[in-house]
Amino acid sequence: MALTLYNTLTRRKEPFAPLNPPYVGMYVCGPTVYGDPHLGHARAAITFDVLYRYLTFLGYKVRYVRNITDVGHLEGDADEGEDKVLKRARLEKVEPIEIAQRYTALYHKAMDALNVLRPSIEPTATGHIPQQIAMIKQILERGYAYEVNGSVYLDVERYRQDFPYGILSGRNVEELLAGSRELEGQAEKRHPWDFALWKRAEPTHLMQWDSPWGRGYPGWHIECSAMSTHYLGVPFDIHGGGLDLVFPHHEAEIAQAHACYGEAAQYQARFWIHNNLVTIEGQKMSKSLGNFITIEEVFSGRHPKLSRGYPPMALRFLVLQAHYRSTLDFSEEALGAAYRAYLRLMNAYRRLGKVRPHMYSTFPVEAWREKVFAHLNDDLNTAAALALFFEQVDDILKLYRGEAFLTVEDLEKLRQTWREVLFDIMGLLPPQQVEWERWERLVNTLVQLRRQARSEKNFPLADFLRDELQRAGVKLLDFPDETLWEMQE
RNA sequence: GGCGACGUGGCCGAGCGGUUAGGCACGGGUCUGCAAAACCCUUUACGGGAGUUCGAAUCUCCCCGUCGCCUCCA
Repeated sequence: MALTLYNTLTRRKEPFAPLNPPYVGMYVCGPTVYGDPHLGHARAAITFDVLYRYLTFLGYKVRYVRNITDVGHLEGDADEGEDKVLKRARLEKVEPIEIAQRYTALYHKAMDALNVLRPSIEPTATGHIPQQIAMIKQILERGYAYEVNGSVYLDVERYRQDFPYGILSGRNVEELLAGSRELEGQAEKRHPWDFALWKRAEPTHLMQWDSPWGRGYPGWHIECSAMSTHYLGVPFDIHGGGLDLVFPHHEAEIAQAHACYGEAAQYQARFWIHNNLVTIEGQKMSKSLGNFITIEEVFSGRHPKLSRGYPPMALRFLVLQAHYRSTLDFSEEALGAAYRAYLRLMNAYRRLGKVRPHMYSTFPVEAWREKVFAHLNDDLNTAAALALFFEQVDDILKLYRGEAFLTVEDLEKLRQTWREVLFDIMGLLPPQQVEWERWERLVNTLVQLRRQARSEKNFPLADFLRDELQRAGVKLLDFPDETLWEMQE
């Protein structure tokens, strides 16, 4: 059974096949680095991290490009207003690049903690101005754009004569026109829905470059078209991003690619994949609503909605427990539940490592493994795949206690599946236990001591040891013949 | 207004025509020095209405409600 993915372009699940096997080109819209990374960044990054990991696991040679936007997107409506990076720089009285560097570093730090792999290439918009200018020149030469006072706009009306516009987001220009507002500062544009490829810069503008049209800076969609096609060619296999980027950003990218490369661009990418958003109490998380939560706040617990901090894997697990195309409603209750569920799985994995093989198997490992991968292949349904692992937890205790059995081969296959799916593909990490081996020996000693105390009916001592272990995050499981233990926090 | 998504048991969340999803939390029992764990049991949902079907949470239609996009946003 092959991997199928939901393609926003066709609104269907389609079997995935690379254009040039075994190579896969994947481009994902990364963050605009002007603020702290938040839950939305985490979800998007984790979603495409899993896709990247899975494609790699399947044997594809993946070139994964995820950009850093450090210039271009404007604050507020239409074409006026201020670049967000610039605004932040002005407010903090530092160079724009300092803002970009600082928040890029914070983004990397958060992603590393969440065990999100770095992309193969992480290009910045400011580092690819020549590529953007070249693309704009090509679009002008082909007649799909016009220049006004040092700014260049994509001529959507002209473009529509040769290509459909609005396929990805399922809308047509007439509707857009009906819904669009007449805004200040649009006098330069021939039509309200035209969008800027290049903007003339005032002398005081902090970031500006030379161009054939004078000093200026790039429009807010061209960077992704330029960088993705520069590194991956046109068309490439997969373009990803958050659902909120479908329109206008990705629609504009498709238009730019067609305008530059013609029919050959074929919608720029074969698969357009979008992760759904994170909501807070049913509402979209956004700065304007004042309800956004940063990744660091989840880790530290320093947020009004949180009573304590949670480790990175709690957040990663929460994301994995929902399908990426569903909205994910965030709450401390959900996060805490995810964390406990994650620990339960990790304890079972640790115990699985100590199971001894038997002459025969009482459990169909291969069939189970196939079900797991069937879920992953079904548009990356990590939630359903994880459910199958939970169904294993009780069985693993039985295996460990000699109430169920597996042959050497089946046992290895089971362990392999846990490793591959949980760690390699889903990108989970075992709990951050300090020096696990020594810790384990120490705990075992205390557990033995308690067993002895109990056998001598020295219950005060036995309970003291149990309580102290509990406080250290060690939960005891008493069986008549032995005492097992597992980590809680 | 246009486009789109969704409404599942206390909470989170799979589900794509027919066997218990799963997680978290809760109750009862067995067990236990007391607990926890384990085991057993209880709980058994699908916004409302109509329709298709032998059979629908799953398909169709209508209604109600929530949310997203149409402006920067993952």
